[in-house]
Amino acid sequence: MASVQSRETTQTTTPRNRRGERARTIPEQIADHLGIAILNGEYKGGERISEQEVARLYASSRGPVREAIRALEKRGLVELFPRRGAWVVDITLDAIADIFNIRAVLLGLAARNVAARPDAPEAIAEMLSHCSGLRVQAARDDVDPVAFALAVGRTGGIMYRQCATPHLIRMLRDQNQGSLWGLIWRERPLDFFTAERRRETAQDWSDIAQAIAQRDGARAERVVRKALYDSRDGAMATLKVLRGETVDPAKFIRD
Amino acid sequence: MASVQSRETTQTTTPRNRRGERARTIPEQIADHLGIAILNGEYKGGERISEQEVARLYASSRGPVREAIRALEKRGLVELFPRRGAWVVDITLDAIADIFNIRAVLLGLAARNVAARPDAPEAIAEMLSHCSGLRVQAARDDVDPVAFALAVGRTGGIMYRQCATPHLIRMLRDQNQGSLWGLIWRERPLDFFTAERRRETAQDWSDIAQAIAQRDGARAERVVRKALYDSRDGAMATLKVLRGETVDPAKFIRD
DNA sequence: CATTGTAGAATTGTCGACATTCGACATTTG
DNA sequence: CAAATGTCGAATGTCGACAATTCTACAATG
Repeated sequence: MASVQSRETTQTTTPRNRRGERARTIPEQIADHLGIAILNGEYKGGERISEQEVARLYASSRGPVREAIRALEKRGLVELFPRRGAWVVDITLDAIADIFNIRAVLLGLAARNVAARPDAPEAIAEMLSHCSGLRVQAARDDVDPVAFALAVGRTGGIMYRQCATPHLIRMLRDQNQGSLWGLIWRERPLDFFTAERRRETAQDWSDIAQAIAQRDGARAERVVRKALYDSRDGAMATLKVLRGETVDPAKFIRD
Repeated sequence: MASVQSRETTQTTTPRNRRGERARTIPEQIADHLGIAILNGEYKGGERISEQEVARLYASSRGPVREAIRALEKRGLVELFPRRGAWVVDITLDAIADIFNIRAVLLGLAARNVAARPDAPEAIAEMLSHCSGLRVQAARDDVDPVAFALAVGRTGGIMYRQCATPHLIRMLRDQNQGSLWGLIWRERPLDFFTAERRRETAQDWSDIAQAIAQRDGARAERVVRKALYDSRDGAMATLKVLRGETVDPAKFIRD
């Protein structure tokens, strides 16, 4: 189990991590694998994570595991107490709703920043093309929700990578890979099950692209938020059925 | 130099880290000290940080230093490249403006969440009382900008600690201590130099508290953003004089 | 002259061992 | 009997050493 590429499997073809392209380090692999395990519920909320046990599990030592656990804390999946260890946070429906709300305001700010930049014509062109692709996908009735979610994510990525605010880009990118948001969005979509929702979302993103093209930052932000809030509500409805929990109505922010 | 409490200075009075209160670990101390050094410009942007050198400097070993450097990456002060090391990011005026903008949307979301919670009467009372204190301070003409900034920060803290979204609270708290925002706000205020700005800010926060008391989340968010944008512009004006740089006009988002 | 290839040096990644701390349980004391 | 104290086991924190990679300089070649 736990197929992390160990040290001694030194292949003749080196992993080709050329300048700039981040190599896939062992702590990263452990963090990803452990993170998905947490998100899959293999570790219950409140459970303690032992460094030694994880090290044994991945045939590694405690050093890389420590680093991986620190990374999971950064992603918000475990809580760390000095000299006491790491505990798995429990993923409530409220927390998931919060993630959507946070994503909404951050992505909204990114949209605003892109709209305020006069020097991003090729990004706008790329967005518009992606959005028409999105609409084409949405027009069909037999689209895989996972694939559609990925396409939507890519569209957002094209946008926020152009916002010229490194901090914000980093936050959004970190959220994408490995955190709660990443799982919700990529590995287990909770929305886009109906053709109507897919059409609606495709239309939203087209509106966003258009608003950016017209330099209307306020409108772009508004539509981004609306799109995310809609997805949040779709996800909440799904989860409510799946898990039978109730959600704090205060989380359902609008406009 | 670098007065980090080393391991061998085992005092007879143990640091009394009782249950829940986080102890001050050595990596944390190193990260804080190094972070402030970076923010003070003792490390130039683009400069490489050597683990061994830092370990020597703090009379520690490379393990804790590695952890400290990872923490600095989380705070956005260094950039990490696997197997290549850590580089200091350069702190441009654009980046500082970005931090204000990000803070504005996150704090705005927190305000909204507080306003949406019906069960926070004592927090609202505390906020209102703090805000009247703020107005009293602002009424005087000889207030220390640093003290005023701290008071404003406390008011915001009272608010967002009540927003009942752990992820958001964590993000805002982390930002407060040690990151770029923390320094800007606490150690080297860049706004609140004029009595007018202080009065304006005190009024803004009173408005925010009132909007929350009236459950008007949208208005609370609007005023939070306005307050932060005003501070951003004040800070930018100060920094433009101090450093003689220009700022990307696209950063000056409004409303 | 520019480019490529190759050593050597420096740095990061990993590992096992030891020191220290925390929590649980047993014991003692009022 | 309750509360405080002492002891013990297990986990985290720290350290030094080794392995692997990357960087730098320099030489060889077209």
